Amino acid sequence: MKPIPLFCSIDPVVFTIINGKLHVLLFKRNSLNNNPNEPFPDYLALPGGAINVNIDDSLDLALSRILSEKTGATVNYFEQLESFGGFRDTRGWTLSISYIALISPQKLKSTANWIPIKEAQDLILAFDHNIILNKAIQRLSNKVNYSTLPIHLLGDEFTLPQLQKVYEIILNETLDKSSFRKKIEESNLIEPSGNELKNGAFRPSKLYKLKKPGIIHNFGKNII
Amino acid sequence: MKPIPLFCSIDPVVFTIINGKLHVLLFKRNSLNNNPNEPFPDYLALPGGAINVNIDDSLDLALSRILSEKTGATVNYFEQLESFGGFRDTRGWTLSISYIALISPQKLKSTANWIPIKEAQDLILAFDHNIILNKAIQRLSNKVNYSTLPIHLLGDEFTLPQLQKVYEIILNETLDKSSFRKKIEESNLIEPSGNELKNGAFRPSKLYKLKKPGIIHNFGKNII
DNA sequence: TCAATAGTGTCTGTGAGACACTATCGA
DNA sequence: TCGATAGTGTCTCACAGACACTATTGA
Repeated sequence: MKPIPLFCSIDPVVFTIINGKLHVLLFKRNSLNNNPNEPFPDYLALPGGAINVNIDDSLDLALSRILSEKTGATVNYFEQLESFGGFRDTRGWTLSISYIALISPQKLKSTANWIPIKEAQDLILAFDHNIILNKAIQRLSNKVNYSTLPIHLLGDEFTLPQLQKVYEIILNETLDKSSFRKKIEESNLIEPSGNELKNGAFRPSKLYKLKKPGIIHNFGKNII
Repeated sequence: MKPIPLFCSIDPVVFTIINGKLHVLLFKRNSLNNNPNEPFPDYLALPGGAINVNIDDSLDLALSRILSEKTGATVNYFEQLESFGGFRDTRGWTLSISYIALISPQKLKSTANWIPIKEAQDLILAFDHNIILNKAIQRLSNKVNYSTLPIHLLGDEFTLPQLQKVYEIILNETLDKSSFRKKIEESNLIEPSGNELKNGAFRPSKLYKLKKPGIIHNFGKNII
């Protein structure tokens, strides 16, 4: 049997934190005006794109290109989530390779396309993007519980209280300051940047930075 | 830009335990005799196959079909590993969706295509299958450390000493009997089958079975 | 000085790991 | 009875979590 070629897209789920809440990047699809066959017109969808075999040497590079075209920025961290195949829309059998990606709020030019997680989960998204979104949220929550992943939701410099807050937002649980700092310390992934952040009429907090970009550490034990 | 269709294969890395050693399933590719353009003739390769959009409704179903065609058996457990894209062989830009799969030795009709891990890692496999194999081994080792995954390398009924042995083989570390049993107990995944296994002139060991098929439990903590 | 948050020290209960013990089989 | 492995009980040390304490700022 001769193999049949397939249409394949890359569909990233991009997370950030805005106003103390986890948000996901979603773009509105075209209206029916231009093309009467447009699938899921006006629906919100993940910021995906088709692989271009002429310029994309690998899946990771395809992801970087697509995200930079859609957002004008580079994400702090990404990893492959899962691939989905089947009759996912009206155009036949297609393949989607999904990613999760984290970006710091500072890199965002506009907050227009960012939707709070809770809202996004209640929307009906294009294609099977609800399934992908839910798997992405699940992966994120899981991984936050045993790794330093949330560092990549912050900027180049960050304080430990900020980092703890991000963990608390995603895990939906308050953490003990002392234990939390011990855990982060043992990861040996960050170092003081030498700067401080003054936030008000109280002791300023030390700013830290990653020793190496793009890496994460897995704790030997879950946080909660 | 019009999307370009791609050729896509499913490439499972199937593990089993034979004679106390982890093995992986590899098939020899065709010789040049039949087709002078055959890529990687006579090389060993993962037991992959092309997706057939006419009969495969999803990637998981495609995997099941391909594995059953190659082995005549159904695996005990599988999960998606990672997708790879690029100019992976002479035939142009192709996509591979890899899986890891576990099967119990009892299900094997022949041991012909099973290669010990250590040997397989030293071979030069077809395409980029060395990369896929190494990622699969890494995922397996990682996951064994914090989950009940190894249960699926055993048959329907198994003893705790057998299970501990499998952990020790993959982790390459001896484990304390008492602690190990506490861990498995707390997973609440298995129950006595009511039978016993007599192995010699000593106390027989109780046989256990999974309460539900195909499931795994994640411990909150790494074993080693 | 106070209020507020940052950051550190201390104490205690839990529980994992080390290891000793009992159980059960065939010979 | 003995030798071998299966399975259970116990004890202890480490360490995570609770929480109290000190540090530093602006007003």
